[in-house]
Amino acid sequence: MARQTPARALSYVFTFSKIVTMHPIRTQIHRFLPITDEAWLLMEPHIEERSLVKNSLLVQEGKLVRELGLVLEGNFRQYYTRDGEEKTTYFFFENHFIGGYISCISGQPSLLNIEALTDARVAMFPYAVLQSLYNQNHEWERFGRMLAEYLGLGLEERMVDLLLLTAEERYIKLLHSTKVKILERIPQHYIANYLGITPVSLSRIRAQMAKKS
Amino acid sequence: MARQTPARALSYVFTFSKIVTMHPIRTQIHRFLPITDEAWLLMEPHIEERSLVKNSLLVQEGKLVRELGLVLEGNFRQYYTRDGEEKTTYFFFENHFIGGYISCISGQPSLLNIEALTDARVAMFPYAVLQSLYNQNHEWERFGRMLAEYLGLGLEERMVDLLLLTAEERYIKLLHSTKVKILERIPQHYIANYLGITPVSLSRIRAQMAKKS
DNA sequence: TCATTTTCTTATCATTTGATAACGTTTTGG
DNA sequence: CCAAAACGTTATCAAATGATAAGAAAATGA
Repeated sequence: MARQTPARALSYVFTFSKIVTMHPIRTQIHRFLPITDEAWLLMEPHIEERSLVKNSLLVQEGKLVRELGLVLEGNFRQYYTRDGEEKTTYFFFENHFIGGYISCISGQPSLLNIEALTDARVAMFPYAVLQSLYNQNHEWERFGRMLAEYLGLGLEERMVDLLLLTAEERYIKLLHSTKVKILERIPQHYIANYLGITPVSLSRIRAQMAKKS
Repeated sequence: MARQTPARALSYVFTFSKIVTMHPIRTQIHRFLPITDEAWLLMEPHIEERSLVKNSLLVQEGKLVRELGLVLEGNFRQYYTRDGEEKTTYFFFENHFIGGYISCISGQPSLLNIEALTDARVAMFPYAVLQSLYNQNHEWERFGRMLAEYLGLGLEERMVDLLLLTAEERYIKLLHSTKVKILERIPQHYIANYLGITPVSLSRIRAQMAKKS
């Protein structure tokens, strides 16, 4: 019995060390469901880290997207081009899954661009690999379902907010949300796009709110 | 050889008869992926048909949703209550999957209501059954992923339209879409809600469009 | 059938939003 | 460090939208 104590301690250290050094992608996957080492090892060899300089594109309009991944460092914005103008519709931060998910699952060329707002690092894997994991492994398929469901929940809430709330209400909600990180260091006109209004209009809303308080 | 002809013909008739009598839920599932008889038989015993009279609620605000299903007959609208007003955000027709999908996957009480706009019939099954099928059967899990992905694609497009298009553009797009069925026999103020504008505003847009052409 | 309710349109007025431009500030990139 | 670009605010005017009310048309239900 006495010999078990050190063994347990060692095991604990080992486990702990595994947790703190766990690959960031696996950490995020575990937010949905814990996957086994075996399942993880099917994915790990295909992950490739990449650095992007500020203003470069991770996903480009018109091109079929072939990979997904995770933001390791930096901020990104997603935008559509319309009437020659860029309209920002989403932001990605550290530990967000990123990539042209829609292009991947629809198999159609991307309608949107994803641009690095800062110098950034990402960890990407081919979507074909994920698809193959879906096919060969129930556990991965489950992750795929949960990821899609999670993204759907976010989209539904966003859509309802656009339908039901005023621009000011959406801005206030953003200020109180965990996404308040969006506000840090990100140009305000991108946030205005995200809220569905013009930068001038957002400026007015802010001025009004300042007057009230 | 001569004897094979009738046999083939019989087989054809049998197959054809199987197709035309296939359960509507299975038919819709097959739009995503063909499931085996074996997988289907795990679901079929739990399906229950139900009739609803006009204006009755299939899903009620504040209640946890425990089942999903398919519209067999009739039209439904989904609405949120805000400031004492009902805001219609979606419609369901024959062969649409229906139910408080969001409440099911989030495990939270529904924020929305689903109301029969006509006398209607639905085929429902417990979400717990689907969850259990997800767990025990890879094929069903795959269906779950594809369903979630499909719903996500629709939500993304709707969100982008709300952000990028004007109310008139959204209305024109609706007129040209396959969802034009929405326009038939559905009160226009519900459609206005769906577009994110007031009924009065939609009426103006229609008047302007009529003037132009 | 007929009265009631719902629906749609139109008009009016107030409010919000967009478009544009000007201006000062901040950030960026040599 | 400095010039250029990007950014945020404000003002002005036009356009779109919302709120409300009134009235006509259509649908509903007894």
